Amino acid sequence: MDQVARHSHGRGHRFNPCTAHHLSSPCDADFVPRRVHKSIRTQEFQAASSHMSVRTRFAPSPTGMLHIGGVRTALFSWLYAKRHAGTFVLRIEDTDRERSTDEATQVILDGMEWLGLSADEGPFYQTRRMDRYREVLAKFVQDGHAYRCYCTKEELAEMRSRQEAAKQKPRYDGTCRHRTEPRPGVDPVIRFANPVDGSVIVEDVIHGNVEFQNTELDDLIIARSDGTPTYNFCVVVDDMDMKITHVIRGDDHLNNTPRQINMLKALGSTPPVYAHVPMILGADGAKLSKRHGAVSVLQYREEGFLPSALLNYLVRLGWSHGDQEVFTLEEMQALFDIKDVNKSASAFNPDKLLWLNQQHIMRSTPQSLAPHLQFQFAALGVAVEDNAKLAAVAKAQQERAKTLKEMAQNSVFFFAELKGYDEKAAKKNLTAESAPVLAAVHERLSALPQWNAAAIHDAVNSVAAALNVGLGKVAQPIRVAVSGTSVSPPIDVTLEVLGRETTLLRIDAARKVALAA
RNA sequence: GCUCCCAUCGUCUAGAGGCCUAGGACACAGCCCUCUCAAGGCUGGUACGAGGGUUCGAAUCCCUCUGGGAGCGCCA
Repeated sequence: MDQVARHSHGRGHRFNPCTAHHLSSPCDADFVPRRVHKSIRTQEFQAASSHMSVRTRFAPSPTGMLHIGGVRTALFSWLYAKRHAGTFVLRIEDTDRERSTDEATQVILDGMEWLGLSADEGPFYQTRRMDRYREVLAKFVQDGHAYRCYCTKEELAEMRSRQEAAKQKPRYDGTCRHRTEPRPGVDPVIRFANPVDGSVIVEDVIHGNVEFQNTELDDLIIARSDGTPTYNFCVVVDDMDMKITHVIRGDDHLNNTPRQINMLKALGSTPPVYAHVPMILGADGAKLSKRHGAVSVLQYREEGFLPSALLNYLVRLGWSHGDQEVFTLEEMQALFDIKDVNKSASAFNPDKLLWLNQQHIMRSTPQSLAPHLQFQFAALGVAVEDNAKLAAVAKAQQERAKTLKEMAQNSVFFFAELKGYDEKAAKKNLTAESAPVLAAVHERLSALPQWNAAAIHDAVNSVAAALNVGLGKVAQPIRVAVSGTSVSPPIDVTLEVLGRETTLLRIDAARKVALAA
């Protein structure tokens, strides 16, 4: 903590240093790995984290679209911070200026907002912290933890192919480690002088202790020849400066961790607790690609998913709580624990996401569904302002739609003129014999003193009884008449929401069509 | 190639040596309910990757193999 603090005063690029939370978190015991038998150092890192408040971070790079893989690690970090009354930090890792785009950054910001994963601090941008990185870089070189390397890209490439030919792991051989003179005409990079012997143990909450031999690690480049710092270095400086206590990220980073720990140690900082979560695979078990779910998270909003449903789906990937499948955000916050997360990768299952979305839609209040539905109608080119009617439609449809988009598509008839009838439905239900039924229904409904589902229900039933036909012979023609299709919510509810005027108009129009059939 | 990680139904998971002739969920099939579509209820099939150990006893512990993944970049 002292060392961390040392790097944190008096400079302009500081973060609101988490104002001395010295409260010890009672829940830190949760970070004891489940497979304790593997961990001999449990006591140590427990102690290391027990006297600081939890600070987690989500650190995406805006080089591609934020997709569900990223969202899940963000969710885990957010959930963990919430559970421990900690702080969730958002940091945009945009040091790769070539590939970073404003568009991707915007998707991250909008996506996080849509999902409700709000950051307690940030967003911070690495590109605005360059002075700080240069400062640490200079100190590193000065202290002998890093050195300038004058090897050219060509030489490096050659070294690499030599090593590959010899079936060795490609790595930098340390040529410039002891170079004392600059090499004219070459802009040097800066490399971290990794320890040459011993090993590093990554104490991972999910994986247990993972040991890496330092001989496997080479001297990585921490600053490019143009002086800009690279990812692994920035992460280290940022996590230290931002006092991150728990790093939760994809397990594709597990191999980077030992180097980061070495740098942290060189900086005199205590490494955070690590949790490397398994990755999400595509539905076919292959790497997640655009074909599966690797689309912008905002795509899910377009397709009519509720944020809570997407989050629910994601939290259940690699984590469970008994037999429970449906979780509210509050339940997730109360129950989720990073130490319970599985070690193995899981495949993305669109069907289950759909099912969960329906479950969440069913359990939502119609009022809360209204704005989402409005959004979907807008996408369909149907402008709807009537909030009460929107809620009424949502209520009528909420258990028969897997997505809000689907709900809107199936509900256009409530708000817009019919654009004709579904051919099959009309052929079957708008027939010569249904014309008199429709006429009778029209008559009954016009005479109804009260326009509500119960009264409509009785009226429809009485027509069926009077004509001595099954309810289906009455309800289906009405359904086609008012919705244009053979599918809708229960007919009484449908008519109530539609309103008497529209209902009668459409029934009469359909009766004429039936007559002509 | 080297290093590291992972391994229960098609998929997500439960399972920390006996409670497991392996439980739940999605999907699928059938039935029930029913004015359509749903929702809901009931029923059904399918899994411990292989081989060795340890043990009275292993899905659970150990080893090997196999399979999958990640990293090895002046990308993040």
